[in-house]
Amino acid sequence: MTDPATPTTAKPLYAMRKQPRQRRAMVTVDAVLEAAARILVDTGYATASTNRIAERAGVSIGSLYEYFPGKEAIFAELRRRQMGGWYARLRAGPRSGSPRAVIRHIVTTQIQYAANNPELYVALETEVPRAAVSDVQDSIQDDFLQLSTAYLEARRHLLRPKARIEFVAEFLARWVSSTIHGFAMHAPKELRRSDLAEELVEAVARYLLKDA
Amino acid sequence: MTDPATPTTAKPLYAMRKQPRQRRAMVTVDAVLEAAARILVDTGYATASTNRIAERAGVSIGSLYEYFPGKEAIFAELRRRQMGGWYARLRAGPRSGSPRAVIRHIVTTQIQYAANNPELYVALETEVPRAAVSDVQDSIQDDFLQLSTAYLEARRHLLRPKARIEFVAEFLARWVSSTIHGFAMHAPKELRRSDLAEELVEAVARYLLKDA
DNA sequence: CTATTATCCGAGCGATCGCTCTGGTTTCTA
DNA sequence: TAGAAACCAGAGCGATCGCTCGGATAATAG
Repeated sequence: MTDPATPTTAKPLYAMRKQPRQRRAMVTVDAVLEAAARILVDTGYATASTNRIAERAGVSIGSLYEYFPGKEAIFAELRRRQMGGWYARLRAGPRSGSPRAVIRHIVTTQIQYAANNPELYVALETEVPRAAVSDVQDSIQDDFLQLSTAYLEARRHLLRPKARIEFVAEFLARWVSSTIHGFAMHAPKELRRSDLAEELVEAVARYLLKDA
Repeated sequence: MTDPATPTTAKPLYAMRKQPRQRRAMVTVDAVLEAAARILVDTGYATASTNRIAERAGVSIGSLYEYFPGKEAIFAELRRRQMGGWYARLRAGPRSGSPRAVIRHIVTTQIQYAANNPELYVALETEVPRAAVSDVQDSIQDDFLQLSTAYLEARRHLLRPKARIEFVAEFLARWVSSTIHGFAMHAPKELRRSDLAEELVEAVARYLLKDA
């Protein structure tokens, strides 16, 4: 009786079970997400059980499972919302300006995003298991890589001759986020200092561009 | 009966309970660490229960708790050994050579360290809760920061005029590791390519130094 | 050889986990 | 306004968790 198409209902996913249709349901979902975020930064991912999340959200455990198949899905959704908002703003920025302007836009957007809630930002990056979050992350990352590669290739005449575009895009994505990540972790207040942004812009520009 | 000095035996720590004295005990400890590492990369931190680790190590659960107070301590020790070896090699390198030579040493040392077992490297960085690992991490990071700041200040005449040393050291530590991290995750085989190292050296040099 | 210390074993405890299931309440639809 | 659909509640199941403890075995010291 081997199923031909093996419709073994597979196994849990990191997506939501269903979308809330009514207002109150949205409130419930939001409460769950916020409770999860707070528990995450307060006491860590390990302590964020579904029961505790539901309790802290003031929602019954049954309601939680109406919308989420498990705890990982909750954090996946949390991440999805965060990154989604950030990336939308990033893409809405300048696409044809000078390289420096584009770089500055990338840098400042991401800094704002991190400075908005540094603790949550760091916790999401360091404490939530990769698998639960990698789908969102990877797709955005790929998109950004493609975008920046195209941008750079069209402006090759502005780059320093030996720049290897194969690496450049990856470096870009990594450096900006990791630097911000580092400051968010060790010195969140620094994120507000505009000279951090400026220094970061400078660094990237010096790496990429032909002139000084 | 309030204790004056509140010697409430505090609570668990991330250190080992005791050091193995005999050979067989070292074998036991090593087996535990290796099993933990394998489970971590195979199925993730969440599945790495003490029972499973002990079973996979071919060691009884009682023996495990002779040396480790909990699962976090196991991964803390794992990290401690990894980073310790790496940082010892890093510090043993040139201290007075040209900046480029020093930069190259930093880059290649860390790349070797990551390439040695990319999966474990990434898993340790992304899946183990920060608290369990931050003590080792932070102390090494601080030491490196201090070291590189001193180095750079003594060579200020080689740096580009506007370089802000306050940021530079942090950037350095972050960039190198995050870039390697990124490649280890998405393209482990790239780590063997020497031009990755060269590009990374070039990038850092261009950011730091005065000449081209 | 004996006493002492170091090491190892594993049954099993209480607590907590993820999650389901049944049955009620509110909102929407026609 | 009645029936359907969406939503909420929470008791509690089986599984697993971290971890202890008492007692066996092996290495070391005297």
